[in-house]
Amino acid sequence: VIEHKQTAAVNLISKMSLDLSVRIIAFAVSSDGLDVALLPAPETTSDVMIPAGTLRTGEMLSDAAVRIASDALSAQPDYLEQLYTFSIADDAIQVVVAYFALLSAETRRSIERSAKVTFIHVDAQHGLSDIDQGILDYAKVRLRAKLGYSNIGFFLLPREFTLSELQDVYESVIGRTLDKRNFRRRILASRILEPVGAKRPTNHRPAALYRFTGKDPSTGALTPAETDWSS
Amino acid sequence: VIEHKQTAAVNLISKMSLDLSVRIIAFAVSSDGLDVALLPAPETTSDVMIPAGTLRTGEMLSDAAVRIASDALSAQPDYLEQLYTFSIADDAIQVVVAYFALLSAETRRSIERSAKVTFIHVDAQHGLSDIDQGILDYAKVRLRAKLGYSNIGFFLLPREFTLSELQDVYESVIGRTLDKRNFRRRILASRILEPVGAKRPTNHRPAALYRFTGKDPSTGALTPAETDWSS
DNA sequence: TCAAAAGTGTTTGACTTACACCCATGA
DNA sequence: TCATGGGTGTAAGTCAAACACTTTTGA
Repeated sequence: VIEHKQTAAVNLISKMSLDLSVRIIAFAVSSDGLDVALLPAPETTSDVMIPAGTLRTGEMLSDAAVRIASDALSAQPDYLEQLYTFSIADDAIQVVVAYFALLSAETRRSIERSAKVTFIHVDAQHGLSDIDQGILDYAKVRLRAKLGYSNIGFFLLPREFTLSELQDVYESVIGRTLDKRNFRRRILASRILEPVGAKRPTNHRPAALYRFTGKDPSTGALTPAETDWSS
Repeated sequence: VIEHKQTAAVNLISKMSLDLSVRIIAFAVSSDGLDVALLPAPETTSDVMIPAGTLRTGEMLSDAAVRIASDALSAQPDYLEQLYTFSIADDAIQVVVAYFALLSAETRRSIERSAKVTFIHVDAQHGLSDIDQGILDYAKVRLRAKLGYSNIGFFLLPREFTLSELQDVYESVIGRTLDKRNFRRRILASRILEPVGAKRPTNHRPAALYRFTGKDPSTGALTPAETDWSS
């Protein structure tokens, strides 16, 4: 309806062999670093695959991503963002719109109970197909970059967390240790955390718990508004 | 070939009405700011449109973007990067992979001679369709953000340029004036410019010319490698 | 000699980094 | 009382911002 004549004409040809899939790279943290959620692959070419699906008629890409992620993981991701659109030149046209998802500690636990998903360390050899591996590599780069200028790190934690847990997430993702005092000073100065009165019980000195103030990852408009442009 | 069984099955349905277009938002600078290259629209719904096209069989998205840009502009853009993939929920599935392009001063001049393109100030009322306007708005945001952490600004200039011209580009894009001394200090300190011996002749004090050292926009791996994953 | 843009340094405040010890708790 | 992680401050260096005048040229 908004489409233009010249492109519409050519579509009749290209449409015939066009194959569009949506894939979800879902990250979660574990005690020993950053993991990615994968499914057993039904193919012989690889043992494991990135959760995938296709767009339905009348469905927006962002809605499809939520649906496919929820189906594969039996849980809604805590954060979801479009990553990149890949293409594979072949006799058919294959286009992959990749999304990356972040899973909080609670979400991860719930997934591990119910779903057939396996969490694998991001730097392990996964036995992924070449394209899946390429998507994963790029998702890692973007996640790391994004931790630097936004607060998406919070989406990998439980709703209430200690500063040390937050620091662990940062260190997992960027792969480098950080100075405790500087880290705490910067985080607290940014006023994006609020203390919840409680302390987490431990077998050593208990840590104060914090909560992320306002569900805004202050992603700074790096994703468009996702308006529904239905005609 | 790399595709998985469960998604392949669903594709038979969705493929029927899937319509994928590639659109190019091409920016160039003029004396009074930042312009975008648009084509006259063949439709009644809008007077003007973003150059668009479709993927060909066996063609990668990035190749299609170059081809579509070159066709529409009768010139290769100096920089081209994937922007975002939009979708329109409708009875048909419409997906738009948007790219943004930068045109150097030379390229812009050559386009203005040959092509039927019109350059319009980015903030003008263009008479674009809603989705095209949305894409343009997002492209502006991204271009501005990107000037902050990369050097793509150089792609909007002639090969040899003065520091004042470079500063004008920055000011056009971010829409704010900058301090001359601070600007020059920062740019020169970053060692991405090299002086070419010449000076530009003017009717006032002539300015030293510089050239961008090494065609690396130091985009910092914010775009994946674009490997050819043909199976 | 005038107009017009080119070119040039210093000071200030803010932020980043490096660095080491005491504290509270449960076992 | 001991082991374990929680919590705290300061000094040095680096970086960004504000700010105004002199220089070179062609007309």
